[in-house]
Amino acid sequence: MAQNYNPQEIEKKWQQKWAADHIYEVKESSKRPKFYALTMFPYTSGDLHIGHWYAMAPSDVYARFKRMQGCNVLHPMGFDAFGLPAENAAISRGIHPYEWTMKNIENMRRQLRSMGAIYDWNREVITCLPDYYKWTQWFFLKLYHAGLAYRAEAPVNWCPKCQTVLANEQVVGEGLCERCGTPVTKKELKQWFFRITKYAEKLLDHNGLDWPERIKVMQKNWVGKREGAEISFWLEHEGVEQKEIRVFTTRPDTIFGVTFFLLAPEHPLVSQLTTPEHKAEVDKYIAWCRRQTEYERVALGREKTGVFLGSYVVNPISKERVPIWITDYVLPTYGTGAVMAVPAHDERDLEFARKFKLPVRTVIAPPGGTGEELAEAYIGPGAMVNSGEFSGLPSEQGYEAICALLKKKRWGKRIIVYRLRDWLISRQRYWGAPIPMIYCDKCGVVPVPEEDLPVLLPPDAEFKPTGESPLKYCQSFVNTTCPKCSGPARRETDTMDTFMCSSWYFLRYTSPETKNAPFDAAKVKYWLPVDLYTGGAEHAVMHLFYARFFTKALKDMDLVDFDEPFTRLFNQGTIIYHGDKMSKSRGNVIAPDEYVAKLGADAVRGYLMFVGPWELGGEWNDRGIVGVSRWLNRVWNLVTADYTSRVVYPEAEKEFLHLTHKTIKEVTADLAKLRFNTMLSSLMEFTNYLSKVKESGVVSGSLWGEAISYFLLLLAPTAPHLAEELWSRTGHHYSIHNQPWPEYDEELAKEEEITLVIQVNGKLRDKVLVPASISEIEAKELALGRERLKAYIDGKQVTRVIYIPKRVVNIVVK
RNA sequence: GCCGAAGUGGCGGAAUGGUAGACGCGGCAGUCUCAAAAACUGUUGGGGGGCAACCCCCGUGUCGGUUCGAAUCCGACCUUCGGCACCA
Repeated sequence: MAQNYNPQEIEKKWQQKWAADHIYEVKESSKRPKFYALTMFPYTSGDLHIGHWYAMAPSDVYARFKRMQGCNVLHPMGFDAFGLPAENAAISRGIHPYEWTMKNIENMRRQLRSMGAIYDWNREVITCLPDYYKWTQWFFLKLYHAGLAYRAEAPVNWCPKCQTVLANEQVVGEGLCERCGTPVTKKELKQWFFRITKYAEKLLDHNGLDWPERIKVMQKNWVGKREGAEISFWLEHEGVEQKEIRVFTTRPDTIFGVTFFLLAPEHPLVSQLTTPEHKAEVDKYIAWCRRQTEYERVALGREKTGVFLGSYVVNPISKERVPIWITDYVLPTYGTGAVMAVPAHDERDLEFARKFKLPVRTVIAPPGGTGEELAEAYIGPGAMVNSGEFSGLPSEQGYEAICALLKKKRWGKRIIVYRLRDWLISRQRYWGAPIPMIYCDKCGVVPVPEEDLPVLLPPDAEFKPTGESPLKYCQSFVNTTCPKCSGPARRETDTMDTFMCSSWYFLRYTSPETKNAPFDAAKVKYWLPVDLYTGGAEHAVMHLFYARFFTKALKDMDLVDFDEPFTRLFNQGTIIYHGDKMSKSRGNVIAPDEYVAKLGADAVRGYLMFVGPWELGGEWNDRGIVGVSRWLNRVWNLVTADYTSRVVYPEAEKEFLHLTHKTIKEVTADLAKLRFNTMLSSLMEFTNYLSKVKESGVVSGSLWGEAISYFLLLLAPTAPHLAEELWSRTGHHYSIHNQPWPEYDEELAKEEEITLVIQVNGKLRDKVLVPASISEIEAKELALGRERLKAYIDGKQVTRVIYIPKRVVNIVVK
């Protein structure tokens, strides 16, 4: 044994050599099939913790596996660098967000290099640099010109004491400002939106996508498609210009059960519909609602509140006159902000009716019941009752009949509504890409011409919280000239949501050097869509949804030729520490660095894969990490020490070959399924077996050498440094990472002998080693003839004998 | 509340209708050593029996069901984690 395993030394050595030789540089070659393996890029919060490595190391292993399997693999890395934490760090430490971010990136890059991944650093993407955000702005303009961007008033979280806009995550507890504890209110601001709702139907379609079912379900719920009818109720209140008010309902068949009518407190007709004698009470209620934080308002299980406006609407079908109330459980943003209340068949409406002593009328009888005296709201289908000419119809037919009547009389129509709202991208923040828009008193809203991009973020802005967009106070930024009339004009001072930056970064990786376009179209055509995208499930609806929207919009603009960015999605589990997800903001991070320094990157990579199934994650502990480290040590000793063949047995060689090929088969299958933990078990088992063979010397030296080569190839994705070192020490040509993945021989991998389990009434009573080719008849005969079974069978009647090929004979006795 | 995932030795986990506990950690015993560490070897779910090779019983959150056979499938419940949440 020439030398002990010294991971620090060999890891550094090979990382330097790989970098110097550019072995992981990726070219668009046409000979090998392309494979785009993408890991969600990290946010530049400081340094990488174990949670990051958990996301990145196994995906690197997979990318390396595909590379050895003959694919031209793109496995890039970059940084999501704009966002609130940089600004917060800047405020609390007096350091510029740019400096803070770039320093973090430097550190993270160093940590990533120490992992020994195949990232091609020539393709690195950093979203906060002008050569990147120039194109983020360019996409904004594209969407604007395509009619997908518009400006509208929208509420923001507002702290009246700090005089500042707060992000949702800065609102803590029961709607309090995280800085000063003041209750947060809402403030209306004119902001930019993307018309993502235009794509609602397309975004519901996940056809052809190999994604986890639960992520698809989450996205479907996010879109929240509901079919129903829009119905106009008649207004007969004096002084109201509008003669109708529209509601959305999913249950037009319950229309005869409407006993009152509800509006959101924010509904535009509320003040007109309030009679003078109710005005004081209504105003008081609306003021109270406004004081309610979003948090309180949506909290479930709270008592229903509301007030009567003093006016009425008429049900167009039953012609019944019902009172109008306002309540905070009707949301202004969903449907029409108005609800026809059917207390007998809606739980919330029933609660409201009971609280305010409003009538309840059953109009759908549950199967087998009369429908009278319901203890709780009945929301299922049934026979219509108390419903005029429709009584007696099954509710499904009633639904159709009422819709037909509404259409005929023009009192309403079938519609589809979505829960999905347009994507608000304005942020009243400094550390983001400026929205490339100009406001001119003469010409109005004018987009920045493409040739004037990027709109640079001024380095000298006062980015501390001032009450509005920090850029507003930067005169050199705000004051500009109108691109149309050249007169004085003002720039938009809001910046873009960082989800905008991450909605197209996977395109930039293909060609980050491109100067005159966001990407090289030919290279995008070659690499996209992403073949495997891995990351945390917390991005199920926001990032993944926005990136899909972006891609579909780009397709419609003929900028790309595909409409789904990520063909296969895999979510690794979350690393928990002290009962919480590991994250910088929660202050419970464990750095990989000290483990790397002590045991080497290969051991840390291996351990993260070994702790359990990748999709499960789990509580972090380092109890088992020495196990992986010891195993790598054993591998080192096994391979570096000389092998001496003593007495060669053909039977032993046969078994040796069989186990070698069986291992190749298992490791290959596990990797393909991203089952890293069991892959490592197979490798460890094989190592244990090799140790035994080595001691006995029962196989020839050439066979031994061949098996060691195979083993090192199988080890290469997991422990790239160790495998490279041992590859070189066993006299092979550099580099192991350019070798093809080993193929197994199906015949050799096959089991020749199997353990046949013999059961009596399902209980294990005997085992016997038999040839794998045993027939059913032979197996049954063998089982029945076993001496050991006599005690269980004799004197009893055998009623059945069940044979499961290659596994079990079960003798059923009475 | 709804949706989804999970619950197996002292611990991480393996087995997805057919030998429960692979692999690893930890423990115990041993080898080496003046000693310790490291390394290596053996052993390790619980209970009972046998001088012994071994043998028997129990055991996968709880209760029930389906099946020749259930950790695995079905039903109810409990617990933990993730997501959504008054959506008319």
